[in-house]
Amino acid sequence: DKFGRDDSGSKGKIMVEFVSANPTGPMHVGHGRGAAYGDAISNLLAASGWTVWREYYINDAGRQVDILAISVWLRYLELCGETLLFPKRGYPADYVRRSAQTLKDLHGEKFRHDWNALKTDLPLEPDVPEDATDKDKAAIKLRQEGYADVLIERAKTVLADGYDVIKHAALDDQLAVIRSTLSAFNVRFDQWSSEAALVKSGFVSTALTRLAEKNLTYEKDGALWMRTEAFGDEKDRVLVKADGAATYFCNDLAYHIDKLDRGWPLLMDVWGADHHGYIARVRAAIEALTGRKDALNVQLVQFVTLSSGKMGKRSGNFVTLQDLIDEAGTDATRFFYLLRSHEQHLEFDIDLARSQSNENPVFYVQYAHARVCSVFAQLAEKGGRYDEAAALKSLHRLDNEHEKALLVQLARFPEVLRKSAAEYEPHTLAFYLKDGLADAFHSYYNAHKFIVDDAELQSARLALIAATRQVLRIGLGLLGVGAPEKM
RNA sequence: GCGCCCGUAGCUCAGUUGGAUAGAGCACCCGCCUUCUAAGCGGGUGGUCGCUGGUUCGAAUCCAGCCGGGCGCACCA
Repeated sequence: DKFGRDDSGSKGKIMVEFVSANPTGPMHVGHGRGAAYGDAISNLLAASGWTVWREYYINDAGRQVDILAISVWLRYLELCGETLLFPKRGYPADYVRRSAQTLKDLHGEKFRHDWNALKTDLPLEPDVPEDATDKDKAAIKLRQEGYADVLIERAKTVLADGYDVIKHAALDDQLAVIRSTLSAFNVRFDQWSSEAALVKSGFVSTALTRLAEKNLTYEKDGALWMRTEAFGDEKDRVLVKADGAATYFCNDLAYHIDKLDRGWPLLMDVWGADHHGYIARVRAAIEALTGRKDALNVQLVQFVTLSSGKMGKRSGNFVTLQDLIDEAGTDATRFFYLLRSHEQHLEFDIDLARSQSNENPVFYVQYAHARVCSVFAQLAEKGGRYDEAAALKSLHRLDNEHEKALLVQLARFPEVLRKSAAEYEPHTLAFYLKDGLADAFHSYYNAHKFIVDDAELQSARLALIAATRQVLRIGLGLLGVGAPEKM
């Protein structure tokens, strides 16, 4: 099982943070790509001699969590019989309704308030007219956000302690779904870190003090700023807003400091490509603190669009990662994601991933593994035996074109593994397994028999395909894809 | 306007620290199952590597400028 692994000694310690999807709804196909990538690259780094720690950062402290909380509460009020207009910036989805139902099942009408009384002195929520210009739309959306903020404040006031009960119930529901999906997707984390817990522990304040001691912060316009521009960012960034609230950047930075504090000198963050504008400030901040430019390694995963062979693109539909797993299975889904360079836009053909036919590339690789297993099953059935020690002495009998080709592919594996990890490119391994190893094996399989009369030749050939099976299993395992013995 | 990613066969994509006739899968055409799984194998059709110019003995790969697609440029998260 160790073939190809680099045991030449530890390369060091690295913490990989990935997925970190906001707990305000189910994961979509984009998160799935980050999950497959982050998990695979963690496996690859571990196989290359790194000590790896995998972490999921839960953004459970921001305004969006409040939006989730009031969304659930308002749906709950509806279930209680209140008639109300659901806010446009709220989360209208079914999963919010389910949370609301759970809340009502547990607490009855404990959190019910008369909506008509509640809304009396609320401002009217603005609507976006059809003919509005883009500029107008943006302005109106801002006012809608403002309306949501008023609702949040109102909810906190009338619910008092009940507000946190609702919020945490909603969060727990969403996290449960996320954990369940990731578990089904064969992705494990060493730790789930909560933003809210970090704030509550006082560490954010500690971090701010530390930054101030290094003269990395200053006050301007009532806000607290960090000097990131001096370290390569476009401009300095706000840590604490004029209203006293910490920015997302502030808490996230504190979290990164916490990661460093816990003894992980190298931090890899796997982000969606839409966050690329955020890299410079975090890198600048980390460099300012550590004095090292390379302490933070950000890997961007490009966008995923969905398509189906029949219907073409249908990016309009919200398809969750769970939907995808249910339809195509974990193995096919993971292999699909990893068969593309992560820095390439990915078009995910659902029909293809779902198809249980030769069109689906994951089967090509798995089938090679199953075929080797089948040969050994056949051998046992015929009462034959495979003696590894004897086989190793007969390897000189491997001399035809197909055997040489397969031997070449097997010999490539350690280098492929090394490159795949060093360049942070799991797809290099995926392509090797498919176009290199499985391809060479299938050709060999069709050209020659393995169970033959010549005992020495049989030994040699069995040794060759046993090694192939081994590498297929290791390789697929690193990608988080199963290696079935039968198909 | 500035920044990041991308443009390779009909479709989806490898290949991009410069190196020989540019590769794979799907689709299409022709073959291969009384013998270890045909989810397989063998062969074929198909490409001015977005465009233009430059560097070089040599460019899909490096540089510049365009064209086209995606994503960012908050005291949001």
